[in-house]
Amino acid sequence: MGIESAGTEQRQPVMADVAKLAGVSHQTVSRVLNGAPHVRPDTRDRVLAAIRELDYRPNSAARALVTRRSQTLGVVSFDSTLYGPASMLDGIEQAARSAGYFVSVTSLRSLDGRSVQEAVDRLRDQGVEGVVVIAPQTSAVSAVARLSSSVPVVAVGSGNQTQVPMVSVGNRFGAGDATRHLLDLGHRTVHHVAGPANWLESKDREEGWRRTLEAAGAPVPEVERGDWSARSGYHAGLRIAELPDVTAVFCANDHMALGLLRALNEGGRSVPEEISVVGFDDIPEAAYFIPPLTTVRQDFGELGKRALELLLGELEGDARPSPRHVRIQPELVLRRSVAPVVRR
Amino acid sequence: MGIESAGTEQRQPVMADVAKLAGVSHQTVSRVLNGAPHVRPDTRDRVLAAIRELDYRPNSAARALVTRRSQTLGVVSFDSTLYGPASMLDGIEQAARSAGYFVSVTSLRSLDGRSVQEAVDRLRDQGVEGVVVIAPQTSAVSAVARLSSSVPVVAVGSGNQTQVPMVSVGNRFGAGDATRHLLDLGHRTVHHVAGPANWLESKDREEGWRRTLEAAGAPVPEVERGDWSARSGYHAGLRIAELPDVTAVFCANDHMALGLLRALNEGGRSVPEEISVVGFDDIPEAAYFIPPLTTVRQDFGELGKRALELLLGELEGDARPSPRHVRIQPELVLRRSVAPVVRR
DNA sequence: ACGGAAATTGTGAGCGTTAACATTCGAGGT
DNA sequence: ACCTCGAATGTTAACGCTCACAATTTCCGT
Repeated sequence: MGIESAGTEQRQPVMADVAKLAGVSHQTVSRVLNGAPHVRPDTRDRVLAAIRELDYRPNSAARALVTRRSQTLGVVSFDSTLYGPASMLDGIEQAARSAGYFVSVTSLRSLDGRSVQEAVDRLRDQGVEGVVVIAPQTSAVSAVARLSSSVPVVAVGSGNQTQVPMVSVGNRFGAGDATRHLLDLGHRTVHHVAGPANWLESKDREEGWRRTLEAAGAPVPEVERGDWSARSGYHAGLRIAELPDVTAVFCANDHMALGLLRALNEGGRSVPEEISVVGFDDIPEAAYFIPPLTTVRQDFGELGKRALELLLGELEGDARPSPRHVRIQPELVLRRSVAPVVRR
Repeated sequence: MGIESAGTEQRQPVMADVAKLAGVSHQTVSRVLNGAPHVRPDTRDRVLAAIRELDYRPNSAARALVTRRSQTLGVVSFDSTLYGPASMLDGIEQAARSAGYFVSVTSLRSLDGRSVQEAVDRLRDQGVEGVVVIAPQTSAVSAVARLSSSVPVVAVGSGNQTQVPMVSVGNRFGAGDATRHLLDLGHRTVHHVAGPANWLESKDREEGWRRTLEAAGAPVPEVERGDWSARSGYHAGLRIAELPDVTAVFCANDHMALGLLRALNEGGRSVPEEISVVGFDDIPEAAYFIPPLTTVRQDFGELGKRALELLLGELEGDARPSPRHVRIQPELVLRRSVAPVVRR
């Protein structure tokens, strides 16, 4: 009560109302709204004034109906609670907004083919002009690949699918870099705490690690597998702390590295003096772990932005030559969790 | 090439096409689509078959135009890269989806009045039926309060605004709880690392802390102020580590607590033996800090969900009696970063 | 002052749905 | 067999906008 609109509950003004007030045709109103040429300045001003006076807002549904463009893009993401997806989503949204698009989000709990298909269908039924799928899991990527959709879809992930335009991170490269750095410091080999087996990120990082060890002729220890969470890293760490000859561990992400550090700390294994640890992602907190974590930085925001640019290319570019695959290379960030091995 | 649709680039089928194929009027198609009564079962089946055969999809813009409902809700959030906003967003999206709504997101960089107003306007111009504003800053809340908007808006934050329906967390309560717990353990007083001054969360947590100290007759030390980041917590920690008589610190969030722990560790002050530390939020990683962090848990996902329910109430409930303010109480989670003080 | 092109404005027809009302069909009662 | 009434279906008119084209003006050069 009080502020509530009091009886003046007229219907929203429409273009015709503006036209009448400005003394022009509705088409002229449409013209000034869309910045069409051939409108005399004073006419334009009159229309603009009428618009302001009535506080007129164009009806987007009507516009979408006739133009067949919704100004909306869809994003299907997986657990956008995680830092990576959340940041990508953020990057996508920023880029979309500055390109004049709205973003409609669907965050999946499970990333099997059916869910992805369903989500994309739902989005397309709503009328989105294109979709970005944040598809980190193997199943999702193949689902996207065989997506029978009439709207353009791009994926952001790490695979090598060529069916679908995609932006990906050089996970193998980054993991190799990290591993090599540890070997160069004199470590005989490097242990690995991997992510879930069905994530492409996991697979690629593990492969980068493995190949680097093999190339260096280093033994390849058994992999510990986590689920990205600090909790799983902790449990992996408990197991690793049991092994007597570990001097270096590469974790597939920073959160697991956090758990690992905790487990090593509890096990009385000092980092980096006894054991060096490297993570992946460079989340903002990584620099404040105990000790500060050496990790492989990837810029999720940039990733999202690039994905959106790719989608816009598909969308607006009638010309085909827009690149179908963008790759972003991560970068090793050195901090105190890594040290040269001391030969005993 | 290959999978691409080959020449069969007919226009999308519309309701009339389905009607013709099924041998009924378009209105009957509309009826089965909307589950209207008085459709003979075999007619319905025929229509359904036609729909399937043509792979017909209703045009949402046309529907929105005539029904004046877009099935879409808007969310304006602040830096959805942070754990809190991201989780709320996630909760909102889940709840919205299961209620049959789409979610259109706008993530702001700055939360001044103008930005919020702009974001809400943009969303409403797009035709959203309601908006959730994740408005943690003072400026945002007042902006929301004086939002001249024709769409229902609910806020999720921590203020006591009554203008706008809102769901909030008992920040004062949680902070008080944490502080009292420390006092009960024998600490003479509790230091505080606060969040940014213009955030309501900061204000409320600080106030909860201060009042509890005052009520206990404990001295109120000067506040250290951070910006929620681990980095700022670290710097606050460096300063605190200088103070000789600190035995307990309450951080306004877990990330700053992480930085604080690092600084104390570097300064050779052991936690919890010399100094007890409590955080706020209970992010998933908090249990894996060194040492595991005692903190005040708030369920962001639930928060988002409740906000959405509130919005739906505003939206669909023609009855006014839907509550205008939902409050969620956080809960103290005890972990090893806290210990009784040892009298010297 | 006149023809014609360019600039400016208006008119009418959809876009694909749903809402409102009209029509037809079929069964039961007398 | 006739009338009534509800069930089932069809018809027509919006919804608010843009597009295509028509109509009107204006501005030049000659």
